[in-house]
Amino acid sequence: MDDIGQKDGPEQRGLSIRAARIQDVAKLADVSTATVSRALATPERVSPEARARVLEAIVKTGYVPNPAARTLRSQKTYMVLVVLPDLANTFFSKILRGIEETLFEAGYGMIISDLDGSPEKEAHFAAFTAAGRVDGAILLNGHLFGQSREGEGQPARISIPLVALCEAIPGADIPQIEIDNRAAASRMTQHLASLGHRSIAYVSGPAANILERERFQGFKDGLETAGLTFDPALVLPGDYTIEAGVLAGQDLVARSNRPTAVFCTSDEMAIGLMRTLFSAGLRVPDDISVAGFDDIEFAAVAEPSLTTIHQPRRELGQAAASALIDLLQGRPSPKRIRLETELVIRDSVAPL
Amino acid sequence: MDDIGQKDGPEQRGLSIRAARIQDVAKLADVSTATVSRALATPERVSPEARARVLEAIVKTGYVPNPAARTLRSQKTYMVLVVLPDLANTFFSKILRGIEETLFEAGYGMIISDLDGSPEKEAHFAAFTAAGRVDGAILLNGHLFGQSREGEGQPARISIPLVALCEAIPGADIPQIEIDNRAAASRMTQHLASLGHRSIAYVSGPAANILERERFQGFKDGLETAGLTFDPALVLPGDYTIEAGVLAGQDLVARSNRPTAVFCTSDEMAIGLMRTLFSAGLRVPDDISVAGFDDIEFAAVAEPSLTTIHQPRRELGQAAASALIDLLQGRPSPKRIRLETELVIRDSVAPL
DNA sequence: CGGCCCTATGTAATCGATTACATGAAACTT
DNA sequence: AAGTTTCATGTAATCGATTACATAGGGCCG
Repeated sequence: MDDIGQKDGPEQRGLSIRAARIQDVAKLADVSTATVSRALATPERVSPEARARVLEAIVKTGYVPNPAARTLRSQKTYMVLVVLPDLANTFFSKILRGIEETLFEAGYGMIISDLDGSPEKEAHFAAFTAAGRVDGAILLNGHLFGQSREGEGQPARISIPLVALCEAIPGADIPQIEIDNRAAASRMTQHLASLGHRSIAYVSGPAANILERERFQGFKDGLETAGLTFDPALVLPGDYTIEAGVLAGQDLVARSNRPTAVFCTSDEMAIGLMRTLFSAGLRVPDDISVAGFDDIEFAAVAEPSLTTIHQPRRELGQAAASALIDLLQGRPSPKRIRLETELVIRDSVAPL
Repeated sequence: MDDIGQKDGPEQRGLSIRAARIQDVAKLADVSTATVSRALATPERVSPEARARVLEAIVKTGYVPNPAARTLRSQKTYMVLVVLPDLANTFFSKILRGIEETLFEAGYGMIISDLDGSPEKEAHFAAFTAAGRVDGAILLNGHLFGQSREGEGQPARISIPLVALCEAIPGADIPQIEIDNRAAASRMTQHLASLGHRSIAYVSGPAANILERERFQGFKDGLETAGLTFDPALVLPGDYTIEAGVLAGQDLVARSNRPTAVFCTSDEMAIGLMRTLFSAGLRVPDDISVAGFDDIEFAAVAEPSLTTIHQPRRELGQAAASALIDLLQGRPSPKRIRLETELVIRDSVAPL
């Protein structure tokens, strides 16, 4: 016998209050536990009288089904894992909110994993999914994980439904929710060119990043469409952070023949870059035009306000969550969703 | 018999790969399941030979303990709930990261609940904790929940370890991790006064908010210390968002005798407010000084860069997580931790 | 050398809900 | 009227790990 008593109603436990179990409800409603379970899961299969008694007993006892027991038996956790590279990044938080909203409405909880560039954490979360702690996952990090250990025997890898958000995962046969980064970047580039800019710098994301590759491609497309030639010297390395923008700005300031416009592939970089330009006494957009990407909240209130590409972040999160829920509930799920972006014209870009 | 086979090794299941169970490991290592369990939980109570065989079998099978089964038996979830009012708010994301880091290191996962001002969600998450889905919770929302239903019978409310972060919860006997809002606000106010400002506006947080009450108190303290009289007309309502700052700015711009300095109780409001001032042709800090609170990333790169109060956000998250882990593991936990803030002097505030 | 204790291990109860199968009564069918 | 179907419900197996208790062997003491 264990140290914890059982078979008593919760009220008999004296000091240590224990949650009501399905048995307590069954006893109170004078039915079997099976009937209680059915009254909740498939009400139409229970007589109205029994159902009423059960519901009353549930209210009386304050019964809430034990999720661990339920999961153990039914193999469903009603939990979703969200994997992202950096929780502290402004860009993600509104996406998360969209995800959370939609999951919540469907009765799912959200577990967050901030990878933080650590392979160790990645391995941990691979095990996490394998252990059946979540029913599915939304990946914002641009690659699958758990591809590791192939050593001894059968790694017993379990595959759960996955959805890729923002960063498409090449070769993975899972729903991809994204924007058309290439087209958006091309559009911005053409916008700059249409205002007379011939020398346009590009502040990139991390080279390995899919987003970066697409946007870079779009940048080159845009140049070509505008009849401009691509100049590798005008590509500045970045990683989407404010600091990267600051550094790129220092690079620009130090140059003798500066470009007349800079296309930053994130708003954070654009804001950091403008900061450096101001400190060096340059004015935006009079001396140099600056464009961003993402349309985060601060873009509209930056000084000058930032011309950028608007991404529907909340909707992206919602769409990803919906797609995953479809998968989890056995419904057909869209293979690829591309949400519309928008060119938002503000004050940081001016005609040459 | 159920529809799912059992008692076979996972490799016999053909197409649908199933995770290895403790039984599979036991069979392979030629020991009982109890020994496997002990080899993991209390290695010193298992002979070195058996332990070695078990570990080998675990590697071979890729065994990961089933969390649902473990939770069901041991009543521990190794999950922590983080409750916050708004996930999309920049201020929280770095705190979250601090929490996540610390929880992760201790082997805990993090479930996030964005309350979004919805009582419905609050009730849901109260049930969540009651159902034993998490071992503890960190509250960033300034109040306890689940205080609701007191109606029929015994509501069977379970109390789990809690920690309050940032927003102290009056009357709750739980660890509180925070900064000294009152002292910090007083300090900023005195700073403004020391530069010669006599007419200082205050942009508040939500009136019901504890943070707001403390900061407001601090603001009045600061005025008093500086020998200035408090003028209710100089208090502008806000809610910590960019938009609130924009609105407060409009109010200020419309006034005939404007204050010479504005103390915003969040950086987001300060940035929104500066935006409005610029649009109206006012210059910061030449025409009006603006101070913020929080020191979010954008404060340093705003134009002009923002004088503000630095909050150690990551450390706040870490401290809260540590305190909760202490509680969960039965160690004594500090009742109240106050982390140091810092007055960060930048360019948005100038002498009169 | 018999009794005692300690160590290593196994057996099986247990956590709480779900659900396959069994049962019995009522409602149809021919 | 006998047989069949349907419906409501109960019984008990099951999910997978933990752990109280039982047991067996070895070492030690008097």
